[in-house]
Amino acid sequence: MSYAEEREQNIARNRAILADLGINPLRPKCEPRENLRKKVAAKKRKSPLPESDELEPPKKASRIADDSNEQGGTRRSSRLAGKTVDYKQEQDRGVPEPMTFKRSQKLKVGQVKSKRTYDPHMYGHIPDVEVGTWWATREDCSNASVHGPWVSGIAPGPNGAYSIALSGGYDDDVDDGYAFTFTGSGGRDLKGTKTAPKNLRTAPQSSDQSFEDRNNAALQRSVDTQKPVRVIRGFKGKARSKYAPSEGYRYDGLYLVKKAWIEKGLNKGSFLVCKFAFVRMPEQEAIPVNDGGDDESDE
DNA sequence: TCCAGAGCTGGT
DNA sequence: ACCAGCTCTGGA
Repeated sequence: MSYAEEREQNIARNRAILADLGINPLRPKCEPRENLRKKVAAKKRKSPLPESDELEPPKKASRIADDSNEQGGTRRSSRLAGKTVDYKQEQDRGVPEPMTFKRSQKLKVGQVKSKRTYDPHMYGHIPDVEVGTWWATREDCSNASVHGPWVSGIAPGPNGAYSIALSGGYDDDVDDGYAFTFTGSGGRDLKGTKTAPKNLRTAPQSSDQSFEDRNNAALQRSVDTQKPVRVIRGFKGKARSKYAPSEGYRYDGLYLVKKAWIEKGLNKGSFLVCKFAFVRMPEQEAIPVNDGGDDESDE
């Protein structure tokens, strides 16, 4: 069977799984309401120029309150300007944990205080971070406490994963916005060979994934505990998902992991992968759609 | 476009 | 101390 055929098959199967879980009232609430895409200053990630203190977030992205004085109820994004939301009523946001630093306590020269206000090791929303908040890099997102790891897609916790990052790294994952499938971690050789050692952060699949992997195990626990998982979508997903932001990373709110299973992955060698089905929790902002308009119209 | 090498988090 | 991780940047 060709790669394309196999991919179609996997996607169809994943879609069926999502549809199976789709017997929920969430869908209408999470349907995209409008096409919000605006032209973005292209390719401006992490400019080396210290000048650009206002590194421009695309469209209606609401920036995290880097300057405190944000009062808890008022939407800041232009799209939602003026609206007020009773956050207390929205979701169990967990207990806000003021940062207590361990290793990240090591401050750089010239750095006055830690970059995080809250500990990312909590379930639910991070206080004061609105759904839809956008960051240029994973580092920024990490500093906002929404998803701690800079590289890893999964932030594991004792009662399930705290957060995950959707970066479109797997060809057969399906993203319907209100629900999606997600592939676990592991099964990659990041070191290269003895003779040709590498120092990679990602690499092609070269062995089976399993639930032994602590990240995958955490997501499996999420199925049992039904703890909310924070989800961020990254620009790399735009090749296959219209819900991915055109640039940077965006907080898309809380999801539940409804199912965990293992299947033959869509990779060279047909190594096994861990798969997870996510469904969005109700009462949240609609996820904006990326019409894929300008930049590199792949596909 | 590819490749190498790096910083950082978070767990063991 | 060591290692894994859906990153990022710079240079060929």
